[in-house]
Amino acid sequence: MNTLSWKGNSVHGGIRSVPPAVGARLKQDLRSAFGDRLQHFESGRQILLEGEKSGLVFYVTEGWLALSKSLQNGQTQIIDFAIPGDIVDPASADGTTSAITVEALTAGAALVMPSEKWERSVQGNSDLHKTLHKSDAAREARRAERMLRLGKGTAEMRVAYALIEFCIRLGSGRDTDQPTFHIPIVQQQLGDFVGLSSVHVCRTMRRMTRNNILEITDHMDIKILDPQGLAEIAGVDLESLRAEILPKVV
Amino acid sequence: MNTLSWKGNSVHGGIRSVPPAVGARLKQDLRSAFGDRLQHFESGRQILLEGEKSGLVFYVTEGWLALSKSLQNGQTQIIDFAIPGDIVDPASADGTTSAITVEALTAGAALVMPSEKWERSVQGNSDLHKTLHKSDAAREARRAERMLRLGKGTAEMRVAYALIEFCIRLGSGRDTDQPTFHIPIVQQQLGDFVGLSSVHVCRTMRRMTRNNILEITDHMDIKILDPQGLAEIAGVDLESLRAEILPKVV
DNA sequence: CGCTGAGTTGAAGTATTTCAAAAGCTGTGG
DNA sequence: CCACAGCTTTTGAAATACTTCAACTCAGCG
Repeated sequence: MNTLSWKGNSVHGGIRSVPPAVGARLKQDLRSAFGDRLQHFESGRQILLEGEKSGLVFYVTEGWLALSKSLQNGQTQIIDFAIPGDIVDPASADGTTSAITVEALTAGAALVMPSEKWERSVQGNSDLHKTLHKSDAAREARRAERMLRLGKGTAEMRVAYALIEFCIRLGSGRDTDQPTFHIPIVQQQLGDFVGLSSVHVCRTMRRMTRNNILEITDHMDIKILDPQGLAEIAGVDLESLRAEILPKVV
Repeated sequence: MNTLSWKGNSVHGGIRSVPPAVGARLKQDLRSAFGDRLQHFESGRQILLEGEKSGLVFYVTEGWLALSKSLQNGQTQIIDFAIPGDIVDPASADGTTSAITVEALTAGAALVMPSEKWERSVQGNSDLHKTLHKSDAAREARRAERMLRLGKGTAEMRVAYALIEFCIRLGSGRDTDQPTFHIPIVQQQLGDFVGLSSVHVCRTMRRMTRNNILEITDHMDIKILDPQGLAEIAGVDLESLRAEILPKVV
């Protein structure tokens, strides 16, 4: 069995994820556009399989989803994570077949809607349309940043970038200079995200903790001790990256 | 200088690319939506730089574009290619800063439009909106396939997949069982696309030609001698992949 | 004819994987 | 409360895939 789930990640103590990456008014727009077909899911639940017919669109209100694809040999690549505020439209070019597997990493919930109805809503609501466009752009931008590092970056750079991306998307550390957040995944899954074996993820992160760049406790409770150092390893400028991958709150 | 261009690729003899990946009626829709601000470009021209402000959207009518990103050390990753019929919206989450560098690989032309006007057109035209949605889904799907292989695939698999993707997008070989097409890039650029050094791209492709899977002549005139074999190396099913990454012609 | 850029090949170096084993945590049942 | 099972993390050692460096060939072009 090649599931992405991990047992102890339902409600995790310590650091909690800060809410949506999208603005509050938008959130209202989206909620009303979606109606209120709220689907709850428990941790580890496979919501959709690569290649499966579906025709549904999801608006995540709570919890984390992993969007992944696998090779025949079972190797899995996590294409992206969806967190509260994100829209997941798994359709491929034919409009109904899912291009990806969607799995819940934590318990949570999502508003669900047939993609046709969703498209009509977007078409009919100019604000919603603009919002969606920005959130699409943000998603593309962060995936492009990751592709760059997947193709040309070292292990250190990939892990550092991934952590910074999490930090920015979760909205952590705008107040403090040592951001702190939790990600509900194990090293194996982080490896599936950045294209490394879990062993190498471990070594890479240990090196960073030994160099006082990170502090990792419990299970992936992360404190970035040296954001500037981490950004250098990742090869990013924190402020520009934030503008690039974080949809502006309207 | 770290340009993507290659000298001899303006108008290439031999095999020619078959036109758009998108339907004919759609093409009309798009052309009229865009108006007729047609911009020509010569091979090698940098059309847009990563991080630059722009706020423009492009509809490619002729020629190839490379969309890329670079690390500080100069290493470049090609995120995608744009071919006739493709829409390029380089904006990142802030709406105006370009997330990518856009460079012309051949001479060609594109219809250009301010993104705001473009958004309004889409908003006001339901057919166009649907079309765009499918073409977005196709783009996402093919990038996800590539990310999977970038993260978890071998060199052989990455190269094989890239070639199959080109073949499908160019619409080659629907009639014959040994598809034939030309790609206007050198091995270095193919390496920047699949995350390998040019040397390793060379070795990998030579192995494939020696095994009678491919035949490569001139400069990247490619004939797939054994599509089934190539598909196995790439780890794809040709028909499903076509449905996944090729927007259906309406 | 000599130059330039692309492709090819070999040899050495390196980053990362794989294999294997042990240590740490968490929850469970006796 | 302890022992045990199951999973994650950690570490070492060997194997491997890919890169880098360097040299050479080849084709097109002034």
